[in-house]
Amino acid sequence: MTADIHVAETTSDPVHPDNRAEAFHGVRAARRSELAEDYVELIAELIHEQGEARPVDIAARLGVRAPTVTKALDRLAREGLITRERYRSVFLTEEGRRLALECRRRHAIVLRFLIRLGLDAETAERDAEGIEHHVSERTLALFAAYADRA
Amino acid sequence: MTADIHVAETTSDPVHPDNRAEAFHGVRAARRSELAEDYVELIAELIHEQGEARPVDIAARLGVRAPTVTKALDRLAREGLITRERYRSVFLTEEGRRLALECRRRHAIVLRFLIRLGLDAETAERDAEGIEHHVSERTLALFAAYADRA
DNA sequence: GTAGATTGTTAGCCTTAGCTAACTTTTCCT
DNA sequence: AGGAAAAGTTAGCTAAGGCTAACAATCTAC
Repeated sequence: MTADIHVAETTSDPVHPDNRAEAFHGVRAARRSELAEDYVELIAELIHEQGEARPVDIAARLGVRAPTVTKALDRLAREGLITRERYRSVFLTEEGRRLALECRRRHAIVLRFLIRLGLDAETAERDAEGIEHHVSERTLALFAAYADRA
Repeated sequence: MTADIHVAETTSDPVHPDNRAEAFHGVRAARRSELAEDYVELIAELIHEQGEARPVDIAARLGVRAPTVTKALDRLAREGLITRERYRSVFLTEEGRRLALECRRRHAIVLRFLIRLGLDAETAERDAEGIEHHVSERTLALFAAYADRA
């Protein structure tokens, strides 16, 4: 990266050739992990609130059907984020717990920031849900700083 | 954080039943249209910069392979956002143009906002790419206001 | 004007994420 | 304890978004 900045913008060049592609690559990567993050964060929340995370509750909160959850949980287990036994509720692995915490932190910062900025709570919640997966650590720091210094 | 502490912990309620589900629903909807928006925005850009939008350039900028672009363009055409003839470059429909403009506007606002907040240009570009699809009109207005009043 | 390079498409594969229908297991209630 | 309800799983469908390999069309340069 940084390489192609001064690559002769002569005329009808491919302009910034992979500069941009890189950004999209990053966004696509983020998109892939979003769902996993949503699940892990929600599972942590359910465990905290109700003592356990049952697929039926996950489905209800996410607004999807049970089989969708089963499949997603299989994937999370494969990826080492959760452990589970058939017909039982779900637990986070060490790594899952770590990820959940990180997500929760990001979510909280974005939410607090949006509210500080003047957004109503409900819209802030909805937007935070979407935004939290796409803010870099650097941006997050600025958000936190803004919210704190208000 | 702080939120679920005093939220009517009556007993074993389904707690906030679809309140949350709604947010996820919105996010999933946004996720579905993201790719289409990326394409349309990019196509408009290419047409503006180079006079035409060729699949090969789209692929390069997005960092994907040619057949991926062909398929995506088929979908966009089906959805009425672009028109195309085989082996020719791509044009936006009226609706496509409208969408592209809206995306461009959102992108610009988010980008300007992030930079005003103190983010470096490169990170701002990357983050804006991800964030722009998830900000409500209301948040956008606040972003714009902040950037303007600086 | 034709040969080779470039560009575009098709076919076919994989994975993810959603769904319904049908089945199994667990839980709950009498 | 036994049967109905609830929860979970499996099978099998759809569609999107990636890919490679192979083929077709277009463009370019001689």
